[in-house]
Amino acid sequence: MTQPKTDPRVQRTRKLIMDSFMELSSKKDFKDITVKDITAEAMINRATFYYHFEDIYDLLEKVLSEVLLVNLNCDDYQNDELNEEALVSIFLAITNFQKSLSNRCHRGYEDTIARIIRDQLEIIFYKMLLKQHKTEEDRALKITAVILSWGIYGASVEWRRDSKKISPEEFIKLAIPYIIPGIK
Amino acid sequence: MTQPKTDPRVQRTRKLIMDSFMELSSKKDFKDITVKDITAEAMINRATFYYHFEDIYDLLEKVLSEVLLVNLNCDDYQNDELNEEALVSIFLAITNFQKSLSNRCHRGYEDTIARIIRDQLEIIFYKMLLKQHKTEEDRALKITAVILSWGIYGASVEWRRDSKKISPEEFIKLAIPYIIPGIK
DNA sequence: TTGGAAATGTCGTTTATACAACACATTGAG
DNA sequence: CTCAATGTGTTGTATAAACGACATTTCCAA
Repeated sequence: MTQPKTDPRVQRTRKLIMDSFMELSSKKDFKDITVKDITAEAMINRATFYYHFEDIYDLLEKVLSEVLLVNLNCDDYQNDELNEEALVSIFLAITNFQKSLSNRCHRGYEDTIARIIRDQLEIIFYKMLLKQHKTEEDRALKITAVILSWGIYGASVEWRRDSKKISPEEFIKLAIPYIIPGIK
Repeated sequence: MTQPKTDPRVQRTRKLIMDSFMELSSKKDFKDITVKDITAEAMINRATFYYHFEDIYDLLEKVLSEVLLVNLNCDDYQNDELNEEALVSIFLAITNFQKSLSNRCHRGYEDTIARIIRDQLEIIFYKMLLKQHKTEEDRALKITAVILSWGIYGASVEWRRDSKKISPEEFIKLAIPYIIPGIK
């Protein structure tokens, strides 16, 4: 802990910007949203936007990361080990997240969104692996986290392709025995 | 116009405070709402509250005035003369306003609310009278505005006492011919 | 009744934000 | 093409808001 405690004005302004962005995203396409739109909705100065975010893509990235993280933290399996239950929870969080996104019209930024999701997954997997394998070589754990993040994300893409046929739980459970050793 | 253009930060902060207050009012009784609650909800410092409002009663007053004014401005009869249609609109605005308040649990402040409503009505009636009777004596118009504001407010109280029996439109229309001279 | 926790107001100092003005890129119409 | 309009990003200087400390008041349980 011992965080520097960010200024409440900063927290408030960031929240105003992010909320305004999500509000606008539900109304129009991402490509039609300007910085001016956002700052008008948030009732802040345009210059203030650039004080907090590099540009509108930086904002997109941070908003998506935060939304996804909230989804992931809803179930508190971050303290758990990397078992079947944890993987199922994560997979559900991803599919739910993408479902909520598709309602928000982010067409044309699937690749950006995918990268964000994979980055977040990688962080989470690495943390979990670190808890279970404290003594192992760090590099190996990082590579494993990369593989898992890409693999699980790919599974979510595959699941969406024929989402009518099977629930996400069943879908991911089919593969888990082959992914994680020692699970019956 | 030529207003000094209030600082956007002031507008934003005032809005945050008022919105937070209304949000809290819908959840708990007015007497249980503290300044700290409001500032926490609004994500502002407690000292900032006192920069904008004298105390929580001042806030209540301003919030109610604003909500009522919004109701009154929805129909743009403020340009009209003081005729039957205008009076009906105003009466409906009051009854709607009180209906929305009753959902918000302001028990124990009916007298404060009543005063605020009468004050706002007085302002509006005076403006309308001034438009129609530019040449008349100002003092007479002011007194008339006072009488109308108390009278119309009293009518809304009376209407609420047996609101099942008659619509507010019909209710107020019964008395209008006796109030405004020259209306058939 | 009392003591202490919580709420109310106030004040000086520090900091985030507003504003205005700028240069630059993009776009669309005549 | 040019010109106007619109969006992006960056600077300075002025000011609203945060902080934290303080004195006071309210209130409620021991």
